[in-house]
Amino acid sequence: MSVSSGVLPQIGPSPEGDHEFAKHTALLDAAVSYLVAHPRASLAQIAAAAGIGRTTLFKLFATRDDLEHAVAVRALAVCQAAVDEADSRLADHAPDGGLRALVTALLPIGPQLNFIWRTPSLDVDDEVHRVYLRLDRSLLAVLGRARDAGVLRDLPDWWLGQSLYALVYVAWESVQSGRLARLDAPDLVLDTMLTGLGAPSPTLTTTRRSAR
Amino acid sequence: MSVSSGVLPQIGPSPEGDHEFAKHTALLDAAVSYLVAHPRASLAQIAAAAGIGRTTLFKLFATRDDLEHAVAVRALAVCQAAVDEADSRLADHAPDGGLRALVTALLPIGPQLNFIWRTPSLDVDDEVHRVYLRLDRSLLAVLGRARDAGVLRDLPDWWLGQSLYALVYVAWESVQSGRLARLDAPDLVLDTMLTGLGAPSPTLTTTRRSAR
DNA sequence: TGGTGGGTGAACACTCTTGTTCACTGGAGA
DNA sequence: TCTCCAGTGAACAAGAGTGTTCACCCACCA
Repeated sequence: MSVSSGVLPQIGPSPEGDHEFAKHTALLDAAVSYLVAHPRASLAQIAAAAGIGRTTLFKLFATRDDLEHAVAVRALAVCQAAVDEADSRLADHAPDGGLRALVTALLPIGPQLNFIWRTPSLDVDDEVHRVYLRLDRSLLAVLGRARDAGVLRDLPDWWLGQSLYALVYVAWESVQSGRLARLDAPDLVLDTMLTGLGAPSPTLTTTRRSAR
Repeated sequence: MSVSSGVLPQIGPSPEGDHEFAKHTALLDAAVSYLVAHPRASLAQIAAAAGIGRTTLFKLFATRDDLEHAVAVRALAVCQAAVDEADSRLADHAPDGGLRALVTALLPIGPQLNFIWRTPSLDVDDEVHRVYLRLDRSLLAVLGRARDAGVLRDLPDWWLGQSLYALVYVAWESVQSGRLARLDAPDLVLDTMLTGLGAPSPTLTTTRRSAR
């Protein structure tokens, strides 16, 4: 049994190569695919899904936590690459501050987000936490630039980031469940993010109870 | 060791009483609190956290899956109660279509959503799925009414619902992490949902590439 | 006083997973 | 042909968690 990692964004075998696990990208991508579909999978099942022997898996990653750690670091690298890609294209044509490129780049990384959010061992993994913070900074830099460019409102960085993550994730889920066409997703997320879901009726925009 | 379930919304011991587990609400609420904080907890730890013996826990729930099932059903009942509560208050003063009441009611159920999303056994639990669908219908009914009242844009039900879930959840997380004041959360979510994060600048609202 | 029943810890058997060891294979290269 | 070595299955040990049984306790009540 072999898992098709075709759903995953292919960013090549980690061109940065700054990490010890850089060489096992195919294995890690297969693992993240399988683990998203089967969160309770044993190492034997993961090995089988990745098309290698269980012994080999143990030779590469001594413990299950090691494997999950490596999968998470790889997953975050995929996310980082998506953000960097959007970031680099930002200088060229920035009518929307690069937001569309960012959203489009982030949409295929649903599996990675799913794995990272659902895997308990990562909650207490310091390095994963550090790598996530780095990703977050990159993302917030792009969003901050969009905000400075007048595309986004003057709201806290972290809220812009969290909202983006959340909308991108549910959009990916909607695509997975077949309710949303993949090509419609970027527009929907961008639209929701920028103009919200409220009707543009002049009657009222928001009913603020406390001015605060 | 005993877990404080004070963070959880208290809706009383399930007034409907339509379920076999209705009597164990205190236990289930303690369990959901502890499981959110310790996703890999053993049944012995859960029993200790709930302040009962392991044997007693097994007498109430024959297997771990049974317990997780009951916790999920109870968690969904809490969500349902929150939605119903918002729904009932909707007729009274509906300038915002009851949206504020809905958001305010949903914000404290972060732990429940967290548990339901992160617990693998629920992925294949048919009854939990059914109960979730019922909750979803209630939520979409409220949202649909808000949309019909001209408060929300003419977008698919499911997208309105998913966006709401997502924003409510990240807002809860932000409150948990200390970045967002609990009392500010409803405003922020409502504001983000209704008017979005885009700047109200007249230059551009959205850069739609394809009309579609 | 004695019975009842829910709750309890202790102890047990069992299963599954993890992690290790080892001898074997089969291809790449000298 | 020989060597090397990554990959492999088989087998094993160890441990954790699960689920069961049972005798005990104690509050409650007749």
